[in-house]
Amino acid sequence: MPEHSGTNFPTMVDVARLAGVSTATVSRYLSSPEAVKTKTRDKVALAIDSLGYTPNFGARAMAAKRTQTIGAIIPTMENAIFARGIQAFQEELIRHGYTLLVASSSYRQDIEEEQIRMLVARGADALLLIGYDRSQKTYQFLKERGVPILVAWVYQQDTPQLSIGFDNREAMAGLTREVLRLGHTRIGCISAFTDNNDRARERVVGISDALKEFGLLPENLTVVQTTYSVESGERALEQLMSKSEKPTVIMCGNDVLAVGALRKAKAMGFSVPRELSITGFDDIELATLTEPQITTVHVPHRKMGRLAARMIVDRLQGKPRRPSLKLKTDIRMRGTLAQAQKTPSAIGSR
Amino acid sequence: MPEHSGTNFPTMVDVARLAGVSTATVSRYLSSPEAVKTKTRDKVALAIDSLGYTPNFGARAMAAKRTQTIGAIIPTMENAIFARGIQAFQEELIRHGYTLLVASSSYRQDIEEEQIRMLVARGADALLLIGYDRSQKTYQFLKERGVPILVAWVYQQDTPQLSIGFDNREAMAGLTREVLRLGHTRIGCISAFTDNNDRARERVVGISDALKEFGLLPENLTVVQTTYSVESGERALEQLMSKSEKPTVIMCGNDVLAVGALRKAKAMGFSVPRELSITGFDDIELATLTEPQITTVHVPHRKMGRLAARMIVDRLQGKPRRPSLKLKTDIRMRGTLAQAQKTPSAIGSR
DNA sequence: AAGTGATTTGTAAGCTGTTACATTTTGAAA
DNA sequence: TTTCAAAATGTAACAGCTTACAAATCACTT
Repeated sequence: MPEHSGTNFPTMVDVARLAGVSTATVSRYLSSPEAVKTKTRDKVALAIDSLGYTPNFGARAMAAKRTQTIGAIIPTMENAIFARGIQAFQEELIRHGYTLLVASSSYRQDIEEEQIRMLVARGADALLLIGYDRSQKTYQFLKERGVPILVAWVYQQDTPQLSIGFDNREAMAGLTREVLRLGHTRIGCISAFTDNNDRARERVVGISDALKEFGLLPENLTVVQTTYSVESGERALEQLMSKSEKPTVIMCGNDVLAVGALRKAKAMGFSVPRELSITGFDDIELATLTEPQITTVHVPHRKMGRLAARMIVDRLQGKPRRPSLKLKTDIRMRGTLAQAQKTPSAIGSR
Repeated sequence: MPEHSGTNFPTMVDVARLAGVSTATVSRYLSSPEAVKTKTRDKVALAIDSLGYTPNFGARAMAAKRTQTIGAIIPTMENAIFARGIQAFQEELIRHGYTLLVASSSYRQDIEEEQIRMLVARGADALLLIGYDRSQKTYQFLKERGVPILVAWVYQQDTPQLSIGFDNREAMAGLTREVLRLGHTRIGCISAFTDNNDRARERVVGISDALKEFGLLPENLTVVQTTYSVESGERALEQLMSKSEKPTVIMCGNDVLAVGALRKAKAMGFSVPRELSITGFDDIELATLTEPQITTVHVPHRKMGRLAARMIVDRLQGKPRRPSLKLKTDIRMRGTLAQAQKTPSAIGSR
């Protein structure tokens, strides 16, 4: 014999009736049990249990105006660096009683914007976004709705947004200095597309910075932009190495591209690092699985995810606002970077 | 001068008032614009735009009793095979006007159950789950709530659940046959933990199947269970190869373990595949990036994700129910599998 | 101009929680 | 026993949307 109200599933009213209390008490039991007397608590618990009641999320969101939900939009799930950071982010959020909603934008600004609206409409209490690059309109929208955001994977001074990440430009400049110290003067760079991707852009700029410091000219750097994949890295390398003026080092915007470059370089018969050096960025697992292992910039992705979660939770709980956080990166010298080869062509470039 | 109703953000009432229509019309405009006259449509569009209105998801879900949302729970985002399949799943869902909510269970049944409840409470119209292994209670819950599920990454006949995937057991048996044909008789297996993981379990059983076919005894197979990571693969290999009776082939439950095994084998001075063969499973990109490349079973992850989305959408749109789908896998013969070496110890095993 | 069925729009009743405020209960002190 | 503040509970308004059904409008016919 059915005892629900007209509809499908038990609601709070059913629970309240069965427990012999008001819905307010049930609600209290759910959100702050300590405010309910032990005896009542037991009655309610029993009723919930025997009815198999689950609170309706939509109704709750509507009434309470918060959802204990954090949204995150990453460019893609297929990139290990985001996957890893987000996984850590989620684990930490769960620990604090929050739930994560993940969406991906395929590196497209229009899709990202759509996803932002979607997550806000779903009542996300705050949002984690990757990088600064997005329209003023979007920032405006977020501000109007009063949804706090945390920008991750990047750190720049003097931005209005709270952020956690690292200085892509400085990190890449650091790596480039090492490269230049080893005598390289002609650098090929394989970068991800730089539109709407400040991380990629900053990294390229970082190379230029170091170049300038060493008194080298922009002509010493050739940049190829491409999509994010091993195959793209291969194609880009081929392109760079089929010019008459071959670079002696290929600096890649990330490890995946570096893996592609390395593979193609070997296939084309270049000895790495003797004839050609290669560098990556991110230090994903993959970088230590190649032969030789890839020299790269290490980024603490899991740590970033974990801290990002803490920052957001603190913010939502009204704790004193922490400032943006800059994480340290460091250079992992491995097998793909060596002294520049003194080839005739290298000398000829003077 | 504020023109909203008392509260924060513009609601449908505000839009209706500004456009000079009823809320019902606004609602219609939102969900089936073709049911609204062009002239009205324009008025509403204008009002929405000038107010910056976004529908409140919670209210909508509550009133409509559906959300155009699909939930998915995967063991972890850090595993490339899930990341890839889920990415494709999402892309296809978006194409059909659905949104994906992803959660991860860290391979733990209790967490998965919690996430299922969470997604159902959030009004997921359907769920994508990985593998069959979960409590009867959970299945019962899903059934009571009337939430359709699709089980992915596995295919077994005669299960009540709709599923899409491949036959892990048969696929692994196929690979094992190749191994046995090459004269291997002592097999080491590095498997993921098999509790609550039918994929892992089935793969091990597949090896046994083939062994039997070839008239070999269970003693010819040594299984080590471990977690999912390169390092685990390394440790497991060390363990297997430090016995007096060394296997001549290591069959791994997935490519990540195989990569670890390969790396350790090389580090321990074994020549792969001359002295020791290694196989993987999944055919992730990584498998072709090692030296030598890993012989493995190819699984069409993206295709599986795409088709999964179609199956779910069809189901929700009341199209005739498709049967479960079994996808083909195929063996990728690459560099880590070769003829068994005729060592004295191998002979001694007779 | 009236009649008719199809199209378009409006009315209003839900849907399920939360919470401000009011009321009752409790228990220690007087 | 009475008193009274604190603790526990109840009442009822409200959140923002969808949709069944009713009402109005439209486009033709006759």
